[in-house]
Amino acid sequence: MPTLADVAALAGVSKATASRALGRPDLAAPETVARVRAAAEQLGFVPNRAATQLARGKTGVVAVVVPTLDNTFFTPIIGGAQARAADSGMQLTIAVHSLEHAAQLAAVEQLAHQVDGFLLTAPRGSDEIVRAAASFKPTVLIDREIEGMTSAVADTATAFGALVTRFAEKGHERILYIGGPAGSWQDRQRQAAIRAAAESSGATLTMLGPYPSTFAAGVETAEAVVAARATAVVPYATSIGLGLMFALLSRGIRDIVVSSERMIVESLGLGDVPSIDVDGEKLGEVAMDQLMTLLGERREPTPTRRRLTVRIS
Amino acid sequence: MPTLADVAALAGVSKATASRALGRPDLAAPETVARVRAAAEQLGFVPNRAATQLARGKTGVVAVVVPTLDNTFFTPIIGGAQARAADSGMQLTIAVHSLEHAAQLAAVEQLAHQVDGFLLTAPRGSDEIVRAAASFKPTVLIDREIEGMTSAVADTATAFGALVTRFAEKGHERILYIGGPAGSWQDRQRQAAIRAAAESSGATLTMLGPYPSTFAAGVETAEAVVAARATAVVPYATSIGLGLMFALLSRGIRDIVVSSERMIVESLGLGDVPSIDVDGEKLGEVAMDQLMTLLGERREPTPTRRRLTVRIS
DNA sequence: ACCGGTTGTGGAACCGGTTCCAGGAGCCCG
DNA sequence: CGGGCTCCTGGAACCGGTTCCACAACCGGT
Repeated sequence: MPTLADVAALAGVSKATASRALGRPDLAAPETVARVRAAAEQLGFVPNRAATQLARGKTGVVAVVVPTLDNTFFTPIIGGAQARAADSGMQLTIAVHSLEHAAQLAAVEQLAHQVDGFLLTAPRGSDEIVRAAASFKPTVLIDREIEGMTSAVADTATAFGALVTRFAEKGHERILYIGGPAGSWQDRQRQAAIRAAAESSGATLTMLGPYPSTFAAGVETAEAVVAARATAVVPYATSIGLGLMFALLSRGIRDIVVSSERMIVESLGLGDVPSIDVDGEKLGEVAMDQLMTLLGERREPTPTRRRLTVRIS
Repeated sequence: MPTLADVAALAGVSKATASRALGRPDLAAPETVARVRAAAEQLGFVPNRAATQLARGKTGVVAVVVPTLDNTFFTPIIGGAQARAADSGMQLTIAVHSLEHAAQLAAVEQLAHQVDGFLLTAPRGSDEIVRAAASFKPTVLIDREIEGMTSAVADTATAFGALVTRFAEKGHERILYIGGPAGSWQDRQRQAAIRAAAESSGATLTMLGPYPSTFAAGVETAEAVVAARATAVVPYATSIGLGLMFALLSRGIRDIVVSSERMIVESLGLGDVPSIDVDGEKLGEVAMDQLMTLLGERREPTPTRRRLTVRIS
């Protein structure tokens, strides 16, 4: 493995100059920069990460904290964040923690020593816990908003409200919402938006829940959905919706419409079923961009909130 | 942030001794170890990762390479690997690369400089590409076997064969297999096992495919499945099976049995539908254990192959 | 011809651990 | 009682970059 010293020797300059030529080309003579770059190229020089980190006092790593990897809501976020991180020469590590209980804070604190910042998804735990988790390092909160914290959210609440309105416009009079996990921040937002939409469109609204975001939970809800005599259902999560659709079909019930995500509706050829389209990758990218900004700033930065609009169709 | 020097000072020993007391307690006097540990505890000392890495010439990071994060087959593997990595104080980074084309090798090579080893999933690309990707650092191949490489696989081929046998025993005479992505190693194994099972049980076998492992692809297959007049279907992936089951139910078809994974079958209450149960987390754990062994060994280690049996029910 | 200012460079310290090596203390043995 | 061991320990070198600081060369302006 060639080192910076090797490059410097080949280029006929000092280590200091070589370092500057590669890292801050504006501080070196153009001709020198060219020579050093050529030398680095020729030797196949790749800077030693650990050395750079040690000298700079930064780790070059950011951690994304997710409650689980089984939920397809989070994985695209990770993918987007990963892509952006790679673009900036950063590494992304994954930590699986629900942050529901204070005990799990310890794990995050432990990790805090090894990273420059956090992308935090915390769908459930209390604001206090999330604040505590964010207190160690610069942190961007994903898919949740807390006063005073930088965050990136997909504005599903508005989209869910629109779904209800759409259903009402199509003549549905009894609409049912299947709530997500207990304590979910997004669930609270959606409930509020859905209530408002139902009220202003005059539809009768039934609320079910809480349910975990799983296929099995969706299957479970079928009975209650039928009992409620609703004609349109808005489920909290795709997995719940799928389970429900499945259970309904198994019973031969075909006159209850369940909203879903666009991809599902499309592949099933259910052209006119209302659907939402959350761009999880974009969410991850945006959050990573925000984190980069935080990491680049000198003093206490002002928290920024990004809201991605969610298309419905 | 307290450093080792602080700990050493508080304990009244030298940096060297402090380092040994914490890292190789057998090399220091028990009484000294206790004192240093107490000092470290008191100061809340956490070793600087970059410094350790630099001194030792290791990164303490392993990368898990997966083709996508959208497939629920891979995410539990990542989870399992992550857990084991954390136990050993290692970090896990995720790289998303299909390794199908030689160009993507460059990305892996780039990453190779920043990690100690790889966990490689490469469901598709050629053996040559995979070998090349593994040539940079110690590597454990996951869910695929290649001559001369250390690997951990879930023995789904045998399980798929057993599914076919099971179907045949139940009286199904026309069984259909929906093949996975073109070039998939696992698909080849499964096809072979399924063919053998069908032959020995006298069932007629129809092979479809290739198809990508998506819900949409499953929906697509419905027509062909019906046309084949099969009564039992074994789909390559859970997502394909779900899509198919959905499409069949939508058409009111209920007399075609589709095997699936246990969790699906259970939550749908389809008690007697044959199912498999792949423990992805275990797979990730086993692979990480193998990698740790590789990393610990001096000379060229002998490749080991682990095969996890897959339960069917 | 002389001076203040910019520009580019090299030497050396530094980041925070790990490890080699030499040496002192204490032990058993003949 | 002295030689040879083992057991611990501290000093110092080292990993491979980054950056502070001093200094030399060169610029245009008086």
